[in-house]
Amino acid sequence: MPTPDDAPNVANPDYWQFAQAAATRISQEFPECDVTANRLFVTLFRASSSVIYDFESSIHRPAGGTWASYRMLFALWVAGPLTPHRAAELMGMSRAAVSNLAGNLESKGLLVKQASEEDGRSLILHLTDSGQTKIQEVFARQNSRENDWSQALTEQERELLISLLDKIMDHRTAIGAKTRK
Amino acid sequence: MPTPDDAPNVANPDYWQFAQAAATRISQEFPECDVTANRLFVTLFRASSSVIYDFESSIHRPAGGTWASYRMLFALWVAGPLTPHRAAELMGMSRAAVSNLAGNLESKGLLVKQASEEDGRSLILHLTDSGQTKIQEVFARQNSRENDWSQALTEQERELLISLLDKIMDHRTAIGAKTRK
DNA sequence: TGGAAGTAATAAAACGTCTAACAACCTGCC
DNA sequence: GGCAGGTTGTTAGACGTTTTATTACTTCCA
Repeated sequence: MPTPDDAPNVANPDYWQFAQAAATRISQEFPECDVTANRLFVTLFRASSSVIYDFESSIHRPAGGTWASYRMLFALWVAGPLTPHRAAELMGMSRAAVSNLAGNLESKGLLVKQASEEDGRSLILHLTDSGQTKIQEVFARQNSRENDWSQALTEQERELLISLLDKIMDHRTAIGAKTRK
Repeated sequence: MPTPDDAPNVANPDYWQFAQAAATRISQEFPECDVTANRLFVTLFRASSSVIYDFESSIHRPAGGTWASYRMLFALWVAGPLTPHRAAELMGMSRAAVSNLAGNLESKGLLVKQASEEDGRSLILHLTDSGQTKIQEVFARQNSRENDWSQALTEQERELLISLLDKIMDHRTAIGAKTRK
């Protein structure tokens, strides 16, 4: 007898039902575990990666870029020229990742590395004119897609979601969460 | 004159303040854009990657695994033996990624690939005893860390956050979001 | 019965990320 | 001045992911 369409079939869940199915399954096997916490973070990761996947595949890949390259150009656009070190801090990635990414964007002519005059070890990453144009074009499309997604929520719910996520992040230091660097 | 400690310095934000700084900056340059939507998704991605980074670096790498390997073992533990195709669906990754990941886990003796009897093209992925033991150990630590993070919110807020994320995901089809496969 | 079309897993190439180790450079202290 | 120890960007090696192509098998239909 088939499961009705509106009742998630826990025995055979689809991608999004998986978080709920996992909660059901682990609470049977591991009664003392924190089922809500598990479901919360499974849901957070899946929401985040689903949205990123949509952005990357519908906007950035067709424009010849990637999610990572968008993030780098966006950071430089918003914050102005940055050292690789500072860019890594702002984007939450390792200096090695920035070095790699900056190399790729440089080879596409979207940014240039300029030697620092103050510190012989350091560089400054600048958007080129082409990079500037590119990020403005791509951001317009990205933001329009962000708007599409955000229609799922009321204005009040959007603010609420942001504040809940902020609240989790404010808790980072209290639990000694590992961070890059 | 220095910025007081409790006032985010928008000109020189840290990682977490970046979302707010970006919102301020783009609304100057791009007045017609949807600032809240941008801040919402920047915040979502950063919260998600910060938490994953903590999980991976404090739990999974020290245990000799990765975030991806945890996800695969968890899926097999929760759902039982799966074809690679079905595993890809449940984990939201491509079949190629599953093939690669399963190869690595097989070489560590955590799972085995068994030929399907019904379909000569297909396989079935099974946890080994060693894989079963491993996921139970690692899940206990993962869930404990999930609990630490979730202390940032009240029980009511946790349910609220889950339901807001669910609401966004329910909106996927309405906006024709790209999904894997 | 055969052939066309579809599906399963894998391989290849490109990219992104991490950690660890490196060379170049800076700073501070003797 | 000169050396110790820290910082900066980079490289190497490992892993994960994506898209595209390939090979093997299945299904369907004439």
